[in-house]
Amino acid sequence: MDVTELLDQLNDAQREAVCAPSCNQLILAGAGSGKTRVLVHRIAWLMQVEHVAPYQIMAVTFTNKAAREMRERLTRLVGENYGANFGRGLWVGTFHGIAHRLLKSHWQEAGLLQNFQILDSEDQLRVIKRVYQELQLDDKKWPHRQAQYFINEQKDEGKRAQHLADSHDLYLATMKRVYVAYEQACERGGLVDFAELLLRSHELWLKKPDLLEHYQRRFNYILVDEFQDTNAVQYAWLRVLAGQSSYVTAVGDDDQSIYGWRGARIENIHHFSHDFSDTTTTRLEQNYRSTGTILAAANAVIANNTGRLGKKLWTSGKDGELIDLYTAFNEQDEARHIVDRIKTWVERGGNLKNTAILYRSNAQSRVLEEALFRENIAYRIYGGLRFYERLEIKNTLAYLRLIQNRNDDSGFERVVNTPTRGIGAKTTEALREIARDQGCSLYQASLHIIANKGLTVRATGALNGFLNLIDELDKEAEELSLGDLVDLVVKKSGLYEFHQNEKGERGQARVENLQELVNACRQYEHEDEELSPLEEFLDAAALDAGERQADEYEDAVQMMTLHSAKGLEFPLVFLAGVEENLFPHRMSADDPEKLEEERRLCYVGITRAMEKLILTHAESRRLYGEEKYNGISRFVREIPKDLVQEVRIKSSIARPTQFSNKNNFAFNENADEDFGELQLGQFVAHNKFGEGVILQFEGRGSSARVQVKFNSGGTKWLVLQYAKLQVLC
DNA sequence: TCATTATAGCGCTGT
DNA sequence: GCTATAATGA
Repeated sequence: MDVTELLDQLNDAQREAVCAPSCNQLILAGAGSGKTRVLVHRIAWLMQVEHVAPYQIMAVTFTNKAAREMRERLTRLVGENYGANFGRGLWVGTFHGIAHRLLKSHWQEAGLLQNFQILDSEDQLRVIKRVYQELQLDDKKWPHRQAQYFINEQKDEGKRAQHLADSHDLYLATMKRVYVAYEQACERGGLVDFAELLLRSHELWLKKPDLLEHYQRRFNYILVDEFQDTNAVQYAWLRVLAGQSSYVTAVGDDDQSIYGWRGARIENIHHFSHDFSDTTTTRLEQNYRSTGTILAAANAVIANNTGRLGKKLWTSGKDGELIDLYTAFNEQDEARHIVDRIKTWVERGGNLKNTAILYRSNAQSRVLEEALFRENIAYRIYGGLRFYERLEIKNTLAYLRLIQNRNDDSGFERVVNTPTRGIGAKTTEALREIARDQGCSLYQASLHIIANKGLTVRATGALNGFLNLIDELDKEAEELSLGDLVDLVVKKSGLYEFHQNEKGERGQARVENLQELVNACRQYEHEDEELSPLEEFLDAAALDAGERQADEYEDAVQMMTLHSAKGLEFPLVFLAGVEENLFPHRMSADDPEKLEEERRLCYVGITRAMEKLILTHAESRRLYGEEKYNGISRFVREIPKDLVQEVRIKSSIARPTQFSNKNNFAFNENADEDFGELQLGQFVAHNKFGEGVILQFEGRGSSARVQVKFNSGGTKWLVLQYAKLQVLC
C-alpha cells in the first residue's frame, strides 16, 4: 500500500500519532475519535515505513472482540503485502489471552502443571466453597462471594497471600486464611483463575530474567488499547516487559474508565508519562460519530467529574435532532414506548440492527425483551448468561476435561452424577475423604475405593460405569474429529437425553445449546500444532466470553448493558431506566468515586449514539419484587435543558377532556369496565402517595391509567392495574 | 438415592 | 423474582 493512502484518511491529530518517531506514546482518544483506526494505522506505519517486522509488535486489548476486530482491520490494511504468514509473528490478543499463551509455553518455569485449567468465576466460587468446608468456616458470617471478591482484589493488586500482613482484625485474618487455602487448592489441582493468569506471568518474568530478556528483545513495540482499564498487575506487567528498550503506545480515555470495581486504575493513565520516559502525548478530540447535540450533552455530563485529564469533543457535523426524554408510568410502559419508537424508525426506513437498547443492569432486559417479542421484533441480547457459562455447556466441557485429564477434580465433581446415575452425596463424600487423606485426585480415589471394596455393590457398579464411560470416550477421541467427539460425548453421557426429557422450554433451549456447541466444535479451526484440538478448544472456551460473531449481521435490535456497549456505536440509541437507584446504581450513590464512575458510564452511553438518543425512565418500577418510585436520574438533570425535549405519549386514543357524559367514550366501549366507578374529579387514596384527585383518563384494558393530583403536591400517572386506588367519597 | 417442594437469601457491571 | 440450598416423601 502507498504511504499517502495510509495517511490520507486521517486528520492532523491522528496523523501526528500514527507517524510519530519511535517513542513512548500516550494517545488520549475521546469517544468516537477514531481510536482503533489510529492503532491499526500506527501498526501499518511501523511495518511499512519503519520496516518493523511483525514479530516485533504486540497489540493488547481487553476483549476478544476488540482483538478480533483489530486483527481483521489490520489484515485488510496490510495483509496482502505479507500473505498468509501475516498473522504468525504479530501478537494481537487480550491481556488474559497473551498471559495464557506465555504460561502455556513456559508452564514449567512458571511452576504450573502442563495441563493447568482456567477457572471462570463460577468455578472459582466452587473452589472457595470447598475451601470453606475444609476450614469449617461459616459462610453466613463470611459470605463466599466476599472471599472471592477479596482474593481477586488482592491478585489484581499483585498481592499473594504471603504478602498480606498478619492482622488482628478478624475479617482480614479470616480472609487471609481462605486465601492461603485457596492458593493451595489451586496449586494441587492445577487451577488458574483469571487474575492468576496475569499475576503468574508477571511473576514469571521477575523470576526468570533470561526469559524476560528474550521477550523484551523480541517485542520492541507494544500497543495497548483501552489503557484506562488496566489494573495494577497489568500495568506492572507492561512496564517490566517494555523495559528500557521497547516503545509503548497507550491509547485510552480517562472519561471512559468504567471497570474500577474490577481493579482498573484510572491513575495508570495519569502516571504513564512519568513512568515511561520521553512520552509524547496526543489528544484526539474530533468526533466522527455523533451529532453536535449528543456531544454537547455528553460533554456537559462528564464536566461534573473532578480530576479529569481534560478533553472536549467536537464535531464538524450537524447539531442533529434533540434528545428525547420519555417519562413512563412504569417499566411496562417504558418498554412499550421503546417498541413504538423502534417501529416508527423502521417505518421510516431504519434498520433494526442500527438500534440499541442500553441499560444499567441485565435484570432490566426481561421486560424489554417481552415487549419486543410480543411485537415480533427481532432482538439480540449481548452478555447476560454467556454461552460457555451455561449449565449444559459447562457440563459437557467437564466431560471433555475429564477425557483430557482424569485428575480434573472440578470436572469430576461436576458430572460424576450428571445426569443422575446413582452416585449420590454419600459416595462422593467418601471419595472426597479418601482424596483428602491420600492427597490424590477424586478419580484416583475412585479407583482406590473400588479396589478396596469400600462401597455397596450398587454404588460400585454406578461408579465403575462412570469411569468406563470416560475411558471409552477417551479411546474414541483418538479416532474422531473434535466435532464428532463432542457429539458423541453429549449423546453417550446421557446429557442430551437428560435435557430432552426436561420439561418446558428450558429443556428445549438446552438441547439447542448442545447442538450449537457441537456445531461450534465442527467449525473450530485448530491452530497450534503443539496442542491437541481438544486441548486448544477447552482453553479457548475458558477465555472466550462467547460473543458469537455470526449474529452481528442479523437484522435485530441490539440489547446490552452499558458496560458491554463500550466501543460500539449505533444510529439510534435508547438509554432505558435513567432513574436514581438504578442509574446511578444505589450501591454507588454514597461514594463520590463510585458516583463518578457511574457518570463515566453515562458518558459512555450517550456517546454510543450517532444520530438520535432517547432517554426513558419510569415513575414506578417493579424491582426485586417491590414497587419502587425512583426519581429521574441526576445525570439527566446535568444535560442542558435546551438539548432535550420531553415527549408525551403519542396516544392512540385521544385524551378526552370532558368526562361528564360517559357516552363520549364512543371509541372505548369498555371504558366502564376499565375505569369502574372512577370519575373525573373523584377523590382517591393511594397507599404510597396518599390522597388525591383524578385529573385525566387514558388507555384501556391493562394499560388503563389515570392522572392523579395528590394533596402532597405531585401529579402522577398511575396504571390502574397496579395502583390499587381506593375510592373515597 | 432421587425428585419434588419449601424456604431462605440475594440482589450491578464481566475478562 | 429468581436461584440454590434444605427438607420431605417415594
